[in-house]
Amino acid sequence: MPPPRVRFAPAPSGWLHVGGARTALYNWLYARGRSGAFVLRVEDTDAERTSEDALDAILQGLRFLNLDWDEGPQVGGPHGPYRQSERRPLYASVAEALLAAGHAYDAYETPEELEAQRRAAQEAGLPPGYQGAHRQLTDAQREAFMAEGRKPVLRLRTPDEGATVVDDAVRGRVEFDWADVSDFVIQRADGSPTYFLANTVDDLAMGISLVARGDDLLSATPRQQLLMDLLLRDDLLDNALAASRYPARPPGAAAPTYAHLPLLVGPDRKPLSKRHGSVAVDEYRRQGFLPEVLVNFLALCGWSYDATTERFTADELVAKFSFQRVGRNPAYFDTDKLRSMNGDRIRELSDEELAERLQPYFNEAGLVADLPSPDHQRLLLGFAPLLRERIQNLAEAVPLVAFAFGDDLVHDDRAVGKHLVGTARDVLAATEAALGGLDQWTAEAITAALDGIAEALGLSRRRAFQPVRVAVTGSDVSPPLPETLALLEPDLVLTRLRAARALVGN
RNA sequence: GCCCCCGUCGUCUAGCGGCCCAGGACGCCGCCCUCUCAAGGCGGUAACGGCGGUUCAAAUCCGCUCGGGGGUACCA
Repeated sequence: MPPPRVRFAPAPSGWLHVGGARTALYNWLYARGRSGAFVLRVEDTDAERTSEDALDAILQGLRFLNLDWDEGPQVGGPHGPYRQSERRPLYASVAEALLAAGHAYDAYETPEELEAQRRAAQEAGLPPGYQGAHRQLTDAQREAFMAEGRKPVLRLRTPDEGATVVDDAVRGRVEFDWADVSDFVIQRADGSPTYFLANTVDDLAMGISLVARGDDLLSATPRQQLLMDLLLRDDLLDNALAASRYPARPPGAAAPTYAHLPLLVGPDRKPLSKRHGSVAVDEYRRQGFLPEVLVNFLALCGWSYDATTERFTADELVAKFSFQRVGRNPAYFDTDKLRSMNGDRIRELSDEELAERLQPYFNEAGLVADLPSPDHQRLLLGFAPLLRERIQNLAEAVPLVAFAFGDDLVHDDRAVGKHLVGTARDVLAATEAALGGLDQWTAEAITAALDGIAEALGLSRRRAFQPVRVAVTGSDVSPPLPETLALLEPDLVLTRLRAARALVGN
């Protein structure tokens, strides 16, 4: 068996969303686990819905997840070009060959006429598919249509009877009656190829051995398999490839097998889409989800290894992944679980790793520079162990310790109203005095000082700590107070304690 | 309408005839720890859509039914 060739074939019409990422991941895992090739092909035949920005976003998303491709945009490869917009002549010549061989025919109905026919069929309780009215036009009829200014589409003839089988790696054996599959369009009136033609031709031409894609394409498979049979028969495709200067198929290539993946759905059980909130991989990146966690979680959206294991490194996934263990029921993209896994992973990071991963998020928030100052680096590293237990994603760290990254402090009104009252005035004064007299600026020394104040004033730790917390951090929620104060400049702490006394109400 | 797919705790799932009065994880609830918030520890809640078969025995096999989804496009 030659090494497998799989592909991810996105249409660049938006960001990489998590469903697409999951499909890409499964293909990538399969290829990497079997020394195969992972091909990235851009399906940009529909100029209307395609943009260069969208393509960049998709490539970036894949890079973020560390899903590298062996052939495709930016890396090239022996079976390119890998953008369908650069393969138009191939589709045209294949379409022509199909027409010449009698497998396809031109049909002249306008979209409006077809729409009307569909509606009529529906109302009469008949199947809405194309009935094949133009299957056997005479030359005279064709000329008459042309004279009306009509441009034909090309339709592929499907068998009128019998059945066909899709042997799916995750669904098993699925049977379809040809009677339910009407003649379908492979080339539009403007000469452009439809998905069925371009996608099928390329999977064959690029020697793809397994197609793993969304379940929504399962019912398209009989049509594509039929097309493949026709293209392979009588070397139709190989001749077209040769005639139009595109690379020949890899030696020994055959038609691919299929694996249809369960869809990712939203809370309403409908396929995941924008209206379900965050669906773009980049959204999750911005929120501070780690790529290795996203990969781990995405792998679990439809696949499982056993009853209990759910933490996997990318290498482990590569070693363990198989389509046999891909489930058949749609998976809900559960962000609570994702958050939990992300938090677990964050807790595994060393101080240095965490500080390094945190830096871009503080940079994006305008708190630290691209190249952080030594002071800021020291702060990030110092806060890392305090933050680690408190965040589920990296972006959450920013509001928690923003107070440390500048002289200005914004007080939370609610916290001020709750904690800077009554005995707080005494607490702040005593704390300022005690901390000002400290000769060791360490968490231990600060703890001792604060405890001493609580005792002297006859207050609980809580009553003694909270006013100080609000005074210095602006909020009544922060990392542990003594450790936090120890990271700040003593002068800054004292200044804030003094300033806060003016805020104390009754 | 017709065709196809799917149906186990709220969620993701394990289960491929007896090991299951169904296991794990997330969530949720309670308790412990505690300077806030977390993290952590301990405990708990909760599911085989329904009905008929087959079988000594069914979450597991079969039929029907109900529910969800996809397709039936000159979208992919």
